[in-house]
Formats: sequence, structure tokens, C-alpha cells
Amino acid sequence: MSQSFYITTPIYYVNDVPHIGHAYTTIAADVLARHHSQQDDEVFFLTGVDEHGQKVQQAAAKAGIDPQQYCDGMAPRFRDLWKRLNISNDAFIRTTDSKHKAIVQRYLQVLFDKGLIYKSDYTGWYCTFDERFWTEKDVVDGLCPDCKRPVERLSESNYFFRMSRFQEPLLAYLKAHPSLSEAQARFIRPPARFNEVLGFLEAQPLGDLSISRPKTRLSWGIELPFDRNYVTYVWFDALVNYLSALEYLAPSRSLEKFWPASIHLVGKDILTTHAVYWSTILMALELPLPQTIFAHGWWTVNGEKMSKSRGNVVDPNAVVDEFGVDAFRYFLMREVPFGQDGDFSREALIGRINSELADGLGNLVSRTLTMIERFAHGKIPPSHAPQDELDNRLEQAIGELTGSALIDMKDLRFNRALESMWELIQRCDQYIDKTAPWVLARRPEDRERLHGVLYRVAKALERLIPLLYPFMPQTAENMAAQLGLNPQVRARKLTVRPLVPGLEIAKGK
RNA sequence: CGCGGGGUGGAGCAGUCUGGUAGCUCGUUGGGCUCAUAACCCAAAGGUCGAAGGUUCAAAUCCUUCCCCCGCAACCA
Repeated sequence: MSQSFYITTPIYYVNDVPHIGHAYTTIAADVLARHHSQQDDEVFFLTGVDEHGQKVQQAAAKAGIDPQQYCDGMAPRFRDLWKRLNISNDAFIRTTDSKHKAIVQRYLQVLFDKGLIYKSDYTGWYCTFDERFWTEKDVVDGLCPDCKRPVERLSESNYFFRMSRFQEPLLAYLKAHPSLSEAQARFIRPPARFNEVLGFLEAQPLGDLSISRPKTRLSWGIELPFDRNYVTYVWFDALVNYLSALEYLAPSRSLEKFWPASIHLVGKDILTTHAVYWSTILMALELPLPQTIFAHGWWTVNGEKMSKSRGNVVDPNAVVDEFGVDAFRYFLMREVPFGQDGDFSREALIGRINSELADGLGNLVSRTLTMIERFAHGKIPPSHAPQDELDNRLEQAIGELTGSALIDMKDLRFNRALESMWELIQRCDQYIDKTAPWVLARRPEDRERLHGVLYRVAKALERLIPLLYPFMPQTAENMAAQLGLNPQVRARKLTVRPLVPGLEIAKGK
């Protein structure tokens, strides 16, 4: 039963280079994309960059180049990192793509024609130096929270999206899609985030959303089709990427096939933007809402908030240089329940690499292959029916693993899925110790028993391969190769030949 | 009375909703094994669950009060 599965990351803002947070979201999306491909779903996996707006214009000015040039320099920083992290995205969207711009303008025009965009005056506290407005609560003692210069009361004409009209419909929609774990339709996840959005919508009347910026103030953006003196607000531009990519970066008729998106993965900081702004925009366009918006947590570094000023921003490239891609991917997915905040540290990373990847998985593979080499002439031995409780228990554990891991993956409990895999690894170690193949090997009359044991452990490893693959593609492939299973990766799906007696193993590959 | 998160063996955490012998990982100590990568397996030590009071046959879990720690400007997942 092939289903369509459309997974997105946010498009990352290019005013700075990618850090661990970007890597986290993108790796999680890749895990899901690969997992669903393994399940034979038809997957479209989108990521990209968000290139317009004030901050980019400023960053470009600071670098003394024009914004387009600046963006052209930044986009590869992301693209290259995804390549290094073995990210299997189908498309990489840039909001400066001319096709994207045209589509944004088309949607703006649709909303304008529907009377859902109107012109009005906006009055607020304006900082001339930063060239931006601040809200009442941002301003401290009449000073700009950013540069500490005095702000002034300023009025400006802008275009507004009638977001307020959709407050009630959105509330109704939320209530019809509770985030309980039993619920089939889970719109906002995890549940704590659902409550947050619900609370936000119930707490106060939803205002209309300013979706324009006068060019006099900000020129780096997409021009409003109905007023050339304005560019559109960067969030409107950015959110539309989820739709526009389907029109020009995906196979034909993708809008029909892939919309609504299966999952928008976002960081918890941009939940409101997605859950409220994007949802109401979609309602205004009379398009279905995404099935799930999942807000994940943030990483601290050595217990401290990550920030440029602290200088503790983790560069994913450096981590990969030192520890390798799969170890990094594994750590991020294993360390923290998806949705919660977590802490990144060298010590924790090294701890997991040593105890779980090397001593756990690596050692089990190694000892298994060596035993097959020494006690079974390097070939997968014949299998034999379970003879005792030990055999039964391991067979049972092997049998139960796949099902429980699939449920965990469906619920985006990545750490639980991995945990259950490592439980099987431990059971294999226990099983090997108790059955002691090296003792069996000394007695010819125990030959069948020996073969049965070795085969059973090989079987466990074989079962682990497809489950491990979404998290650690290269490791899974290596494992399969060492077991002689001739792995092939096509369309981000790993296929192996079945484990049968007589297959020659290839230790050390 | 600002909001939120948290205080459980040496470290990091689960358990608190739906009260019923306090659990996991790491570390420590002792033992075993030799197929394996400073590996693996087995066992043990170690906690009055932040404090006090209350409800109850029974409280880490429910109620009350109090104490302590962290986050809540920007950048940003």
C-alpha cells in the first residue's frame, strides 16, 4: 500500500551559516524520508533556504555585496552540508528562484482579489537605526531593545491579510484535531505544543497580519503584484515555499499528489508562524492544512544556551570531521526524545559512540562475523529450529522488534525506536554468552546447535539493518555488505538479498 | 504573588496524569568468559524521591505552605 508522504524542513534563513539546529531538523526529516521510502511510500522531501528580508539585506550590506550575490554565496553552505550529512532531499528550494517569486505573487493576487488583503495604516515604535518596528512590549524605557537608541512613534501604510477572520475556523479545526496520542488526526504535535497554540488562539483576538513592507524601507523582497511600491513580508514569501516547490521542483501533478503535506518539521520557535499564520493563509486560499506540524526542541551546548555572543555555536562540519556522519546522526536522534530540548556535549557524544556504536553494535557485528568465519568456514550456516528457552526468547525478541520499532517511527519517537534496537543487541550478546559457541565448536556432536546459534544471531543482525538504515545509512549498508547481503540503495531505499545459509560473509568491508 | 521548566542513589534521567514492594543508562566494586574493538556476560554496593505539614490502610505520586536551581533581549532549528 503505497502512500504519498511529503516531508518538509523549514527553509533556513541565510543570514548566517548552518549550525547544529539546522542539522538536527534536517537529519530528522531525512530519517523520516528514508523510513517512509523503506515502507514503499511515495516520498517527496523538501528543504531549502529563505533569502529575502531585512536581515539578509543587512548582512549583504555589511559584506559590501548585493543581496543576490550574498545569497548565492550562502545557499551552497547549506546545500553542501546536507550532502555531507547524507541528506536525501528531493529538492532544494531558494526563495529567490524566479518561479517561486511568481507563485508567491500569484497567491498574493488571489488573496487580494478575494478581498482578504487590504491597505491600512500601521502605527508603532520605529527604530531608525535598525529600520524596523518594535511592539509595545519589546520597547524598554523608550529604547530599542536591539541597539538601545530611542524609538519613535511612526505611521506607515501597509497591506494586511485578514487573519482575524480565520481565528474561529482555526480554533474549530484545532479542536477537531486534538493532539492526544490515541487520536488518528494529530495536527499540532507534541501535545504540549498543541495546548500552546490552543491557548494562544483562545487568549486574545487574532489581529490582521501585515504582509507588506514599503520598498523605501526594505527593497529585498518579492514585489506585491498589486502595488509596486511594496515587497511582501518575508514570512509570507517563506511559507509559500511548501506549495511552490510542488509546482516547479517536484514531478508533475505533485500538488494533487503531495498536498496537504504529511509533516512540516519545525523548531519550537517558529510554531506560531506555522500553526497560525500558515494555517490561516491556507484557509484563505481554500487549501487543506498540513496533516501534522511537529515542533521539536532546542539544543543547548554543555548546558548553556547556544548563541553567537557566547561563541558556543556548534558547527556540524567540525563534528562530522571528528566523529563521522552516522555517529552524529545517531547521537542527535538517540539522545533526546523528539520534541524535547536536549543538551549537546562532546562527552555525551563520545560516550554514546563508545558504548553504543562501538561496544554495542560494532562489537556484536565483529564477534558474530568472526565466529562465522572461524566456526562456519565464513558462510552463513544452516538454520535449525529453536531447541530451548534461550533460542525461543531470542527468536521472540527478533520477531517483536520490527513491529515495535515501526510504531515508534510512526509516532516520531526516534529515541525509543533506537533504544529497542539496542535492546536486541544486548539480548544477542547475552545469548551468545549463554550459548557459548566457542565451546560448542569443540565438540562435533554440537555442530547443529552451533549452526543454529550462529544463524540466529545473523538473523538478528539482518533484521536490524532496515531499521537502522534511516538513521545511519552508511552503517546499515556496511553491515549488510559484511553479512554478504549485497546491499543496494535506490531512490533512498535500501534493499538486500535475503539471509540464507551458504552466503559468504565479507568481514571487514 | 510575572510566566514556564526542574529538584529522585556519584553523574544524567524515567516513574508523578490513573497512590500500592523505587527503575534505567553511565560510573564504582567483585566475579565469569575468551568469539569480539580499552569488548561481552553475571553479581553487588549505593537513594529517609528539595523541606515541612496534611489526606489515606498505603504518597516520589494527591492537597497546603515553604526553599533552591534554570530559562524567559537578540541571532536562530
